[in-house]
Amino acid sequence: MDADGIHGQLDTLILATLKRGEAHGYAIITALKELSGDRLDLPSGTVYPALRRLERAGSISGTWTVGEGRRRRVYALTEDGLKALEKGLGDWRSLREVMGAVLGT
Amino acid sequence: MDADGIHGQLDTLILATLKRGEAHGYAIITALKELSGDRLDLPSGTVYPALRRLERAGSISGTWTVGEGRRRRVYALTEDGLKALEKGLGDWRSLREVMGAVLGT
DNA sequence: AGACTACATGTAGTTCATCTACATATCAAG
DNA sequence: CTTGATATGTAGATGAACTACATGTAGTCT
Repeated sequence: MDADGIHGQLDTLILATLKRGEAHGYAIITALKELSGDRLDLPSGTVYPALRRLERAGSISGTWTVGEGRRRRVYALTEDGLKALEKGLGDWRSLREVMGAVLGT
Repeated sequence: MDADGIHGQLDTLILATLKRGEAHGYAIITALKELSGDRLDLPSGTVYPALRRLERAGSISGTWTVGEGRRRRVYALTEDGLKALEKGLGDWRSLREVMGAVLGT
């Protein structure tokens, strides 16, 4: 599944991943792939811009580190990010309820 | 909730509504509002283009009628539309599973 | 009779989250 | 030395959504 299939939920998924612990971009992509049982396969061209958006919005904060000689930008949830995650979970719950009501599932 | 909140699911919702019985555009908008417990409130500028797309794709067929002196375009599911609905339901199921796996809900 | 709302159909231009295609850099494996 | 994995991205294109507005007809209220 690509991000188009989860349109609008990517931010929530990223925030939920960071709730588990701080991570750098590439690790977030890998975590989402693994947590979803290899169903999500998001390109970096989708995820890195989303990380930038979330950082600009104040939901996450990033710091540069070096791991095995490679630059890494490690991200962590902020207080605002926790709130954004709660809102995202609420939005997802609403979507599920609306879809359930109309589709009868 | 607007269609942005259900991005990508609008077609499936329309097809599911037409599975209940043929309907004209305005009635589809009303049905979605009622079935969702007033949570969906879709503008005609979103729904009418979606109906055109589905008709062009062969998923629904439309005919002009006159009801109470007003023109109505009444839509019905086609065989292709039933298949598209099944696929949409499968996509929705996948999304739910992926979100559940990552969010733990 | 006129204003307003509901019932009907739309279209145009804008927005922006996604895509694909690439780019650069460094380490590990063969 | 080459290739793949691990890292970071950006640019331009796409298309499903939005808002704003248009036209037309019937019903309701003053």
